Amino acid sequence: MQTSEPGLRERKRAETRTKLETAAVTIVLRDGLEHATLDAICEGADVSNRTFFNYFESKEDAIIGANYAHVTDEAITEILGAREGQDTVEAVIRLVFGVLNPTIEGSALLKLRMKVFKEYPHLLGRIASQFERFTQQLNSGVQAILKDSHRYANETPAELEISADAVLSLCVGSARSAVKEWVASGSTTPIEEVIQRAIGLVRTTVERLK
Amino acid sequence: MQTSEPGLRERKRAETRTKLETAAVTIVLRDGLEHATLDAICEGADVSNRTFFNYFESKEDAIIGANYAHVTDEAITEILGAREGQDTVEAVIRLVFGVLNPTIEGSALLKLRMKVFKEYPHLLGRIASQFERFTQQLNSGVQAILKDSHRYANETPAELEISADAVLSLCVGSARSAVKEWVASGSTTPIEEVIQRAIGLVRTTVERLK
DNA sequence: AGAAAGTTTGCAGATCGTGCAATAATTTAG
DNA sequence: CTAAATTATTGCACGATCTGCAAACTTTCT
Repeated sequence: MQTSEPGLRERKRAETRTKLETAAVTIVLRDGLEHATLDAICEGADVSNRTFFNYFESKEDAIIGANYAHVTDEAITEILGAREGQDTVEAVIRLVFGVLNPTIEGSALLKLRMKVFKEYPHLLGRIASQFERFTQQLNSGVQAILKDSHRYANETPAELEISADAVLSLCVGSARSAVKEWVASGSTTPIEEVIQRAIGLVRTTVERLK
Repeated sequence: MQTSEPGLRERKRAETRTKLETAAVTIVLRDGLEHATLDAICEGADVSNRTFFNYFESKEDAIIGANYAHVTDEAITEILGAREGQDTVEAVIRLVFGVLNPTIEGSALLKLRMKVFKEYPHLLGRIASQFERFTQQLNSGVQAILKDSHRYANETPAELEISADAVLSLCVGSARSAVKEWVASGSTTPIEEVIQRAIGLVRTTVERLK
């Protein structure tokens, strides 16, 4: 029946999650990545070691704020549904940012996390590899987008999957670059500008390689 | 003084490496990926647990046959030097396969390893994330290639790095797709065809997104 | 209030990976 | 050929991540 009440249980859960992410990021910034052990994070969040894994699949997930719960089939369907006026490139980029957003936008955590990315750039790469977990879902989404284009009309299902893969890797790479730039410049501009930058990157790449 | 003699020491080293890779792949195929523990692999190769890490940085490296020793600045320079007549796309793809080749070509191991990839497709994804380790070197290589094109002539160094990143991710993604296809079809055709397929993939992607 | 459902926690244990120092094998020099 | 130098192997101790399980606890529902 989908009430609007969050309920005590859910509120506590969200709070614990935030406490864990905050502790993780804080410790990384204060003591360095190598000192951000599981024990340290859990102690900082005042939560048992075991509980941590009720919230995250790995230590790194807490640091980079990976939130797979947000990437549902419904969420993807919604993004796919709201693309009147978008061409292929824009639609795919917005799909990609649909996965990325929970990590790069948010509360006070955002600024801290961006400092972490600035200090440990390889973690940005880890975000990209998060996409491997949703490869199948994202690929399907891209396929749906490509089907709107007459240029992909004659492809077999197998070809379409491959094509979607290629398009997706270009867009994920460009998105990562755009986010990297954004982080380097202090992550002050609104996210929409990052999205536009990513779209622009894809376009110039396509333009120049042609 | 660069003699052609391999020497007993080097021969033994190569042999041990092969034994480890063979054991890893064999056990995965025989018992399943989850049973291919470090202990099992080392026992299969008749080598101490500790010695394993004189050869590989991680367990997975042995399974997928990651060989970073082959990716040297000299090797990259050589690839970059031998590209008369190649356009941007072909040059970058060949650069990418320069990193990939040690994993997908080789001895009797190849067939076994391809069976592994067929059975555990996510490991193919892990290959792609190998590229993160060489991001800097590969990015520089791609920059060198892009500089040959007048279309990238007016970019600042920072822009060039970003552009190289975008091109690289498209090419890595296409290469992975081509290899995936190749694995799925039994990996019988020569590698040069896989390379051509990857080049073709990049070209049609660029063509269609324009 | 009491039953049902979900959450936290401790504990035991598998597994990966590293540093160190001793031992053994190979290569090199005298 | 022998002794010294270089390099490889090994065992051991250790820290760290992550999982399964069952008991205790909290929130929710009736």
